[in-house]
Amino acid sequence: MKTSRNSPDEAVQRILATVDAIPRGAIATYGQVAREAGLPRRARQVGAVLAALPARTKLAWHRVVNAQGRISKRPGDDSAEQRQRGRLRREGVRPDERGRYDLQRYGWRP
DNA sequence: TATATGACGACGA
DNA sequence: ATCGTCGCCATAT
Repeated sequence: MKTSRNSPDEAVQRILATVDAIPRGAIATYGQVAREAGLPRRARQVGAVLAALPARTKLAWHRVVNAQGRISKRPGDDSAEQRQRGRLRREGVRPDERGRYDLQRYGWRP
């Protein structure tokens, strides 16, 4: 059994918990989630964790967007992008005419 | 070891 | 504001 001093699974749990803390109607960036989880500079890992979520997860993965306030492109899955838009829209989170979400307005302020 | 790959981000032209 | 480049960091090959 491998006993690492800082298991990668612990980082995953912290990321999941942080995403779970984003309130309905708000959005957070990957980098913000990483920092809130106590894992600065690991925005990419946040993306990797979300990418690995089971399809029927309860987690509000759709509340995470990139630092530009845009829905990040999913290689090989354009439908996910539309599902995210729809989920956000249902919560009253709407993009501008060019598909950008206003972080000043919807950004999560922990 | 060495490279390549990403739901990313900061920065400079 | 947009875009290319480079930095970061965990994983996979």
